Amino acid sequence: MENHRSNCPVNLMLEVFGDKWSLIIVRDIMFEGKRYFRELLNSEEKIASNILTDRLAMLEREGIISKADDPGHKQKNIYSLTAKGIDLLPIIVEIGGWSIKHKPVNMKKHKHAVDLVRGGKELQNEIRKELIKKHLK
Amino acid sequence: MENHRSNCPVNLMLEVFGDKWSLIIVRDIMFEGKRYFRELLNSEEKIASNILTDRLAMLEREGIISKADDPGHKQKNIYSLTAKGIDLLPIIVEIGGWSIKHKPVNMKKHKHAVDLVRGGKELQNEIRKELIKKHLK
DNA sequence: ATGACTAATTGCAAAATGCAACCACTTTTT
DNA sequence: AAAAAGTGGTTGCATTTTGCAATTAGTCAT
Repeated sequence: MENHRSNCPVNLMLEVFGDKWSLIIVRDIMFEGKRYFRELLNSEEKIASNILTDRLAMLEREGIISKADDPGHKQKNIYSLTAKGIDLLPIIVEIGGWSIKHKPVNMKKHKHAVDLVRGGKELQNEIRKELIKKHLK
Repeated sequence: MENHRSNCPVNLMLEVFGDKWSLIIVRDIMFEGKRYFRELLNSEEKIASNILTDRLAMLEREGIISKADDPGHKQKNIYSLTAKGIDLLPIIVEIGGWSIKHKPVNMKKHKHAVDLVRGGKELQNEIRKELIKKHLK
């Protein structure tokens, strides 16, 4: 049995994503199509490589992502979302909606986010299906 | 102009809530009806008083909560959610849904969370109205 | 075989967090 | 009126996390 601060839903989520980077990584895999360490390292927010290493291991441990060898490149790892990771989509969409309403979001640069928030549950379900196709199997 | 890591919606939200405590405080104000420093200090997760002081100031600076003198008690401050704070409700509900599905949530102790997730947009709107009544004006 | 690319690792400084004690003031109790 | 309990904090110090730059061992294309 693991040791939790509490078994409140909000707290349990925070124990995994209560930092400045973990959800950024999920965002990049989910919306930017990034699948490799080097790609993730080049996030807009410039994550450091040691933090990226640490968070990828944590997210794998938590069952949010999975890691596999790239077939064509022995040293390359390819990262995928698990079902648990894909289920973060509605949370991220709500976060997007809140930020667009209350924060200085760059609407041109992040038009896809605006579209996703405005697209409602239908668009969200399409994205979800595509993620399942790409990441699960 | 403030200095942001990026103007991505996910990042802007994380710059405020990317820690283990800020959303816990909002949760307690929103769902536990806590309005005073001492009440918030007694969270299930046992936040330290210096962290609470720091986060309350930050949340006020960010316009998520507001602080006012208690009429009947000269030394007491009463904390309220702003509209921006109340707008976090859908995010927290989605977080609740995710945790209930994927994490060892204590369903008995947090039955209200389960109800809220299952209650859909209708119940969520009722709660929203009550929050507006209690916190704004 | 060399030069670029891969996923990290290391070492060190800075910042955030955790913990316990303390504080000045206000309200309640006796 | 004095004592006790409650208020929103502050302070000091140890631990943990993060940020940054340099480095590394293995792999790949030429």
